[in-house]
This record gives sequence, structure tokens and C-alpha cells, in this order.
Amino acid sequence: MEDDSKGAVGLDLIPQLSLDCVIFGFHDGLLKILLLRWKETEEWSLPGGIVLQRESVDDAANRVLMERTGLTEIFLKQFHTFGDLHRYDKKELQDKLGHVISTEHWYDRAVSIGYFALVDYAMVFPNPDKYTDECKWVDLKEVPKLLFDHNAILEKAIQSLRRELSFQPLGYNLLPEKFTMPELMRLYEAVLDKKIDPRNFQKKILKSGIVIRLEEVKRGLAHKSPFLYRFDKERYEEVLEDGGLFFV
Amino acid sequence: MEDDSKGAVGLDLIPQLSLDCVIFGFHDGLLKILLLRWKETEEWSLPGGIVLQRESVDDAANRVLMERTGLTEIFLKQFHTFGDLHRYDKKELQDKLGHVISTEHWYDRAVSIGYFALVDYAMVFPNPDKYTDECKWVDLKEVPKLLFDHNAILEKAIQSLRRELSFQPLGYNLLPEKFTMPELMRLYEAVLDKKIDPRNFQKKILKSGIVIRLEEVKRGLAHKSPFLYRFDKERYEEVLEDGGLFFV
DNA sequence: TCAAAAGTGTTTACCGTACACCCATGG
DNA sequence: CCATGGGTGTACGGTAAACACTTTTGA
Repeated sequence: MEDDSKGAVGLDLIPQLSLDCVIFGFHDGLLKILLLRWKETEEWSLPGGIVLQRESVDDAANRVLMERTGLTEIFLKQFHTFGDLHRYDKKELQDKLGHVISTEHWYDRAVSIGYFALVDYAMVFPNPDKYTDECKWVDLKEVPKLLFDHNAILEKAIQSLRRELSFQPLGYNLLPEKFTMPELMRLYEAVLDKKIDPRNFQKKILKSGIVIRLEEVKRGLAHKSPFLYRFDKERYEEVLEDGGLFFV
Repeated sequence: MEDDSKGAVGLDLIPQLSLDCVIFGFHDGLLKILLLRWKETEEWSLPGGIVLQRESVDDAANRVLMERTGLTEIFLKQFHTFGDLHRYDKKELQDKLGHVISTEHWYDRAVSIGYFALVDYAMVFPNPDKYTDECKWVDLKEVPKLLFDHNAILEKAIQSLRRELSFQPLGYNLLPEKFTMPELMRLYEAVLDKKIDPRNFQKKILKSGIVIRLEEVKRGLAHKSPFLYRFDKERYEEVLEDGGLFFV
């Protein structure tokens, strides 16, 4: 995402610098990300924004997250900075987005800092910005061609997420407070994109001690009612300290 | 590192953006990094530079590396972008570096992209830049207080290096073409900052197949002559593909 | 009563770790 | 001949992986 204040005197933003956010959620056993559809088009992109002169880059990312999801205190992690010369083509943008922003308001090139966020799907109220008509969850497997280099940014975000999963029990950020073991397992399956054996999975998670089984089951399903669990936050942080929970 | 072209029209660099490099080398069993001493001072910093309008950020990092070490085709990896508001204090810089660059040439704030590089110590010819008198290797354990937020950048670089070591057999980039098993082991010990059992280490490395024992030993030492090894590049890339070599 | 998904234990193979002595070399 | 550091094997324990049937529930 870029901005339209190019060349202004007394700029209140850092020129040629932007940030893009890959916001992950988990619903119905599927990993999803938040995408924006640009006004009166079928063109999609990741949510992004600029960095103000008087805010840190992390604060800027939190601001964008807040604007798109309504959430504060989100798990947010910088994963890479994209600095190639030809991250977008001004001609193409003029054709596709010219009616929203004139091409004159785009820099010849910009550097973008990539963040990924993990949020509880159910808590999010997707909210478009002034350039876009729609902000919605899209299945990771059904992401269309995106504007700019956003497909490449997404790819790198997924790689970082997978690697992170080897160190952190990510469910803490992506699941509601109470969840079932199969839900947690399907989350791992979705992130790693492979099948996991339920017996081995349960053994590993329980042994780590990061979850506590509640005296409660999830009812209303046309099969055996699964137990509910919650994370043991202290134990969870402890496990993080000693180098994490490995899933490869 | 920042630059002095602030506010110029037709800027040929990206304003408020810089990059800093942590250049790791290995010698005498110790990890070292390249530091610069500013002209007529005892103030030290990491090598850094700006990003030109017509070069990618990766190219800019390679340029800086080339200028400081004389090396091309270096192992170079972006590890984090530093975007806090108060990464440096202009007053302090005026006091310390005012005779080299006037404070007016510093932005109020800048964002810096951090890279770390792994180089063969013996191949490097350290070379100061126009602001500095000296460029030299310093033991990681003896790094002084650095200018800007460079101590924090270094700390993060080491963390990234350690994590990277869990995925990549880093010796390929830090050691000469022929090396002994104890040299490789001491490299791991230096990076991880802990003792390793030589029998287990050898077993693990040999089993992975990433090194090949040569029909040669290293002579001239007052003890049993150690075998020389070289990396098996193909096998090494294969190991990377399947998720790497774990050292924790 | 049926379909759908949850819950659960055992065995095996491999890998990581702990551990100590002899050997070759140059001085 | 001595000091230094290099080279090597085995035994144990723990963890990961493979593997299938029974149970519960709502429809």
C-alpha cells in the first residue's frame, strides 16, 4: 500500500515506505486471510498502510490492524521487508485503480515492511478503508491474483508462519478461549498443510502441558461430543522459554 | 547509518531509510564481527549505508558488503527492520560526530533494515568508509558500546543467526573450503555459546552427509593431525530442502 | 439404526545423549 | 618423552511414528 502525499512539504509520513499485513484467521477447519477489494473493481490486495513520522513502525502496523479488524492487542510479527525495484507497475495501476487514486500519487518505487497477524476469527469485524469497497475473509486456498507483489508477500508470510509454528503453540492466538482437540489439530493441519495422526497429536499436546481439559464438552454435533480445552498461559510461556514445541 | 542528502531535490536515495550489516567471521575459534571506528573518535558502529532509488534493498546490502570487505557473492540475509522512533539521539550525535557530519544532515528519525552476512574471515580485507578511520574485526564477546541502536541490532542478529543455525549448516559460508571437524565444531560452539560433545557432533555431521572427508590431514600442529573435510554442496542443498539440520 | 467424528494404547525404530581412553604429532 | 588435542564406540532412554477399533451423538 502506498500513499498520495508524494512530494508534499512537511510530510507527515515517511515517504516511499509502507507496510502490508497478512492477517490470519481460522474458521471451519480452514486458514483464512483478510483481503480488501478496491472501489468499483474486482482487484484485491492485502491490507496495508503508511508509517507516520511520529509513530514507530510497529505502532503503524497495530494501527492498520485496528482499523481493519477492530482488534487491539493482536499477535503481530514482522517477517520481512520487501525492497525490490519493480514491486508494482505504475501503468498497470493507472489502468486498474486510476479512478480511485491518480498514478501521480504513486512513488516510482516503495519499500514495504511485511507483518503477519494471528487473530480470533470470531472477534473480527472486517472494515474496508477509503480506497476499498469490501474487506473480507478469504480461504488461503482460494486467494486470487493480488495487486502489487502481494501474492509473493503472502507466500513469504505463510513460510514464516510455518517456521514460527515450530517454536510457538500458535493456537493461543488463532482459537477462541475454549476449543476442542480436533479444532487445535485441524489448525496445525491447515498451517502445515498435511495430515496429522490424532492419537500422536493428543499425546504430544497433553504431555507439553500447554492445555487444560475442562469439565465441559461441546454439544450440538451429530457425533460424540468433544471435550473442551483452554490454554494454560503460564505453562505455555514456560514452553516458549525452553525453545518451544516442535512440529515438523 | 544515515546519509547527508536530506531535503535535496531529485534525491537519488530513499530518504529516511538505511540498512545496517552485521558481518560475521570466524577465527581462532571465536566469532567476530566487523566494526567501524568514526573519524578521530573512539566511537564504533556497524557498517551500514543508504538505498539508492535505482537499486533493490538487497543490492544495496551487497554493495555495502562489497565496499567493506571486498567480497562479492556473500551469504547475506535480511533479519529484521528497525523502526522505533528513538533509534538515535541527534544531540548525542552532534557531540560525538559533529566534526564528521553536521547534525543538520541527519533525519529526525530513520528506519533501518538489518542484514547479517557470513564470510570467510581469511578472504576479507576490511576497508573503512569516508566517515571512518578504521574497519576491523572485533570478538563478539568484546564488542564495545556502539552508536545508534547498534547494540540492539547486533543482539537481534545473533538471535537470528542461532535460529538459522537450526536450519542451515552455516559452516559452508563461514569456513574455508577445507576445514577440520574440530574447526566446524568450534564454530557451532561459538554460535550457540555452549560446549558440544565431539563424538556426538561428528556422528551427526557425518550421518547427514553434508561433508566429505578428504585424503588429507592438516599438518604442522603439535598433536595428532586432524583430517580435512569439504562440504558436499549438492547434499548440503538437499538437506536444506528437507527442513534442515537441527541443532538446539 | 445409522452416519459422522471423537476418543483412546501399544509396539517399534530411531535418534540424542552420556561417557573415557588411546593415538599421533611437534617440540 | 611429553604435552596437546584428535579420533573413536557403546549402551541407555526417550521420543516420534505407525497403526484400528469402540463410543457417543443427533438426525
